[in-house]
Amino acid sequence: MMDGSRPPTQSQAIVVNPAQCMMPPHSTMPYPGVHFPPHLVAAAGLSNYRPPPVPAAVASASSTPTTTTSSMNRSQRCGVCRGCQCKPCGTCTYCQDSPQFGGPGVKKQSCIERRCLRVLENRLQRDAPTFKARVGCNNCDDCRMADCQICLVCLDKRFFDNRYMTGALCAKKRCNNATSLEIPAAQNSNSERQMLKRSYENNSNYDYMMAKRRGVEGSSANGAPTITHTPVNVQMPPAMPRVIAINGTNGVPDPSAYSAAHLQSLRILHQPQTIPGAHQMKYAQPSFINLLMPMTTVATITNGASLTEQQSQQQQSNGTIAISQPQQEANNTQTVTSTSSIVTSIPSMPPQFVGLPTPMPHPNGVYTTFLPHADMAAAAAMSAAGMQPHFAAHYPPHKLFGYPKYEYYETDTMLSPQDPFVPPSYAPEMKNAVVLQPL
DNA sequence: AGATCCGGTATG
DNA sequence: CATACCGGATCT
Repeated sequence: MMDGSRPPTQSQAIVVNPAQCMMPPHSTMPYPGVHFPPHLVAAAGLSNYRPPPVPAAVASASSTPTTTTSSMNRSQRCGVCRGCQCKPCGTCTYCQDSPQFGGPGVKKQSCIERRCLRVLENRLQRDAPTFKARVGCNNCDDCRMADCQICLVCLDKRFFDNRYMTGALCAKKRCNNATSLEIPAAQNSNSERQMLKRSYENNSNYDYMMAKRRGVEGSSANGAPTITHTPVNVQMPPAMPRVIAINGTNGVPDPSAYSAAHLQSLRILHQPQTIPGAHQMKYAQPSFINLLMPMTTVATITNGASLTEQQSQQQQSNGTIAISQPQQEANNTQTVTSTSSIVTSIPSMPPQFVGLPTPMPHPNGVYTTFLPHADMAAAAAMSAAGMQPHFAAHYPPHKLFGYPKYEYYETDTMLSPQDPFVPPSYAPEMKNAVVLQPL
């Protein structure tokens, strides 16, 4: 069973509460039948771990996509996404079915919290072309409703920037005036090769990263990486800073909004050298993004984030945060010993803001509408109505401060007193709520 | 042999 | 159309 510990790596030793879904929390196989990529295994000190075969989709990327094998249709878990790294919730219908939790094992599906994003992406690639996508009228009540966040369209929107179903209406909406939407094959990029090419251009896609790890032999004429099975030394991308918004409601920096526990979790998360693959967490857990604040001040939190009053003042005065050595926190099973407590401040940057109010679900059932940055009139109206205005932030595509754009913005409030990376359904208020539907 | 769970099919 | 079921691939 899980012992909650991992071997120390390099300069740091981390003990993570296994109940907080972050890393595969043990020393042999985290979950039987679940497989982790070599870089994760190496980092966790699992030297006797034998990796699974090359995922068919990646392995076949350099060959013609028409090749058919029995394993090609089967999606392999990536092992690094949040879903793969979550433990079974034990409460969903599939957990209850599983013999692991005393069930009969007839449904034979994975926990709803453990859905692999890579498998989801495979499914999108495969199903989007035949999906009965619709475009809403944008005028009816249904269209004005918040997206369900659980249908294929919403999942595409949440995790893949609408890449596969651009323009499609949330499948749960029953707009009477909706028109069918033809999704061109090119847009869906159901060719793995094209996927890889685009990933190569963006330098941020999981498939590309995994392909690169497996060995890239130059590029083909069209720019797509050529994948081979010969291991070569590949220069890994630099550790990505975790960029968080530290602004208060009116753009005033408000680090006190972060509780110690929150910072603790940030500290755990921001260790790409300890958690290889963490930089691939472009798949935000939208449930944790209930607010996107104007990010006129942005800072990276490095190891051992912990704000003091003095740092808070410093940060408010010049837009940077000084971060001290972590302090041991009572009543917390996480401990961090870090040799690094450096502040890396990123210069303030005028953010760009999108104009589309995008409702996002709040785990408590409260929906938040994001206002365009400049729409202060709307914000004032909301304030007058006793509502809290929120603003949506948007960055230039693909790059943020020279780094690939990653979409794990932080919020200025915690949704739950627990570690924010505990799956939403673990939160007390979500006890009886369904967070993700079976795909 | 046993466990996990994807993906196709049956069912209501 | 959503859900349940289950064959079988892929692992230990």
